[in-house]
Amino acid sequence: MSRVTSKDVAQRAGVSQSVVSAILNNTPGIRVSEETRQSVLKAIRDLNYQVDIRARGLRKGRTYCIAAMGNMNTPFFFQMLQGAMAVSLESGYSLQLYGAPGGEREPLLGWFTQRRIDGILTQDVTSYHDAQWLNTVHTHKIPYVSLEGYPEDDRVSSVLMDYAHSIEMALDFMWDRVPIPPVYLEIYGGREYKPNWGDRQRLASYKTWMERNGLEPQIRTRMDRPWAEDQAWWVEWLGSVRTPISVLSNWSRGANHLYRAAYRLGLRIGKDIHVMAADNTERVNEYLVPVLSSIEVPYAEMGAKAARRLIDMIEGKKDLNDTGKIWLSPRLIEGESIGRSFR
Amino acid sequence: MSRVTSKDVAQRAGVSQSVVSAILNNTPGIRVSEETRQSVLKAIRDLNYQVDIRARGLRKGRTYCIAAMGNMNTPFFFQMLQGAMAVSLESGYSLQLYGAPGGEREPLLGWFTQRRIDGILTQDVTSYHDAQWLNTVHTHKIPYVSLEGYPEDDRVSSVLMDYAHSIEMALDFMWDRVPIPPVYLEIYGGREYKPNWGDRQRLASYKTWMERNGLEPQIRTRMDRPWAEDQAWWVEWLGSVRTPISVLSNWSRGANHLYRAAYRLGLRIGKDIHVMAADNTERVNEYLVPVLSSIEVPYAEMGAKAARRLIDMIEGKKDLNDTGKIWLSPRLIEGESIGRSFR
DNA sequence: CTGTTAGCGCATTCAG
DNA sequence: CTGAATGCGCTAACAG
Repeated sequence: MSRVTSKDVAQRAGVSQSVVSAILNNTPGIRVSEETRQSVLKAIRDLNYQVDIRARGLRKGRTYCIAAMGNMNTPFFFQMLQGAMAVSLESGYSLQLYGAPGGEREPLLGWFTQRRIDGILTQDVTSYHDAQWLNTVHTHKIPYVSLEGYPEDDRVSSVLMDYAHSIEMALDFMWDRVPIPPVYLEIYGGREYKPNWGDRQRLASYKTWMERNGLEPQIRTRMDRPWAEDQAWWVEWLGSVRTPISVLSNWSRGANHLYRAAYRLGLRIGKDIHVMAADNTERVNEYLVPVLSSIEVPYAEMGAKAARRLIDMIEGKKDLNDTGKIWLSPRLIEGESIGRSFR
Repeated sequence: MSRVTSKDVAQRAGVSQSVVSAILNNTPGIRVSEETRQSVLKAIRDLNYQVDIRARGLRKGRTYCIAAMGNMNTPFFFQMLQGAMAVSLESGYSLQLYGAPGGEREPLLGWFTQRRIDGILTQDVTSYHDAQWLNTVHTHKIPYVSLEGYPEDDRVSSVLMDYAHSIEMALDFMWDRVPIPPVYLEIYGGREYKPNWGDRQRLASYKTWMERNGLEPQIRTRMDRPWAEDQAWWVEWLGSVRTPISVLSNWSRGANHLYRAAYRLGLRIGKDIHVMAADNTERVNEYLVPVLSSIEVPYAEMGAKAARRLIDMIEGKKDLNDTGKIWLSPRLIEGESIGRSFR
């Protein structure tokens, strides 16, 4: 491990430490003769000197480090990290991972204060809203940005996707390809049906779109269960329906179940069953046969935007209380699960 | 932000800083009266004091921080992070992410020295071997562990999977289910066929297994191309083969292509085409219809083992030059793509 | 304009 | 057994 300090550099260049520091940080209102400047730079090169960011941080009251918290079991957390990583790298920040085992916020605070992290980024579930955490953030004046959380609370900076728009995009696409009134398939997690903010946005958007096109909304709601447990229901439903049918599933898992049921029944996806997913959270759509068309939440881009905003807050370019929302648009992925027919 | 220091605690408890420090670290060979000890602990609670790990690190020459580098575009990097995160969390280390855009090692060194990171973990491709990086690691005496890299170089600690064994497991499973001599399908990346260490391990294992069972090895080798470009070849091959056929693909992508070709030809996976993948790198196998059977590389577990080893090296429990390999076994995931027939 | 000094928060000496 | 002093590497405020 390199043990070269600014003192060593100063000594070698025949100047004092402060000069080295000033040159490195090009401190405003300082003038060093070109000669000494060059000799210092040379010494730095010769000794292969690297500043110790910890020590700098200790002095400046900063860490140049942000923490990203999320659920380590969901692949979209990684997507977000991808975007956040790129931004923090180019801004000179390091990204610390914090994968809470159970998703509790409390330990994160301890982590934050002990490491003196400069700011926090969390990947939340849509409609996440924890008042206590919010309170903590405010009392500690922690620079904080949430991904997909606090959609209806303006006291938090969050990066959100326009779910309503995503549904419109999907329906427009489907309707253009297949002149069959789309059925909305809504899968939900948990024991009981408790639609969150994103769910409500999507459902409302579906209804609006259908009305605008003079069509009757058709909604099927079903709890998310493993295929093995629930296959009977799916096979029965799909077997009893008049094909061809066109389905928009709020979650790709629903579409996946349709694939399985169709396989059982000998029906063809993209011909007998036209189906589209309103997300690509599990990142498997392009591997399905045939490729599942979907609307993708741009997680990486969201992570990037969130990191950018966070760093702006940390560096004072953005006031901590100036907590607007950042909206992103969905992306349409065109597969083969929606066929083509001419009206 | 909490600005409570050990000085504040000392003041409140009516003792000096050193006592606080001693109690916190229970410094060996120190004896504090139970009374003062309790009052210090109380002061810590009252003030909600949290040690500043940076400052501690500055003093002790440690950061309590390890860096994980990998390719941010591959999902198995995330798998590895999952395991590494859990271990570092419980050991009091923080995990810094380093997603090199192009995968270059050089910037990582600068990062390492500037942040004074305690150790490095890299997710490498099988058979990765960069002599220059190795040299850097040694001259800087960096605690370092590679995942899947340097399989044949004992000067590096690496965590590896037993590929030979994985192929045996797969073939045993297939042969038990379907009495058709398995064809080995080898997909390769890059312009030309250049099998790496893992590839060679697998292929050799296939040949050995076939010979042991008195069967003739049948190998198909094909460059990895997008489906759209290469579908003609796949459809033609599968169309010309005598079904039922049993195929073991070194990479799940090959199996995925077979699914597509079968779909085109109206053949059934698990009946006309029995297929198995020797990996689950893209983590899509369970979503395919029907579920693709495979051998899974336990990336999370590997990440955990690697982090454990790294921390042992950092803390001196393991000598830096004592660089053995850590071997892990594959895991069999039983899907439906291999049917069942009785001999 | 340069060079000296103090201090960020801690752990570890060395005196008392 | 306890308290004051030193220094980790750096930057900011200060004196020359």
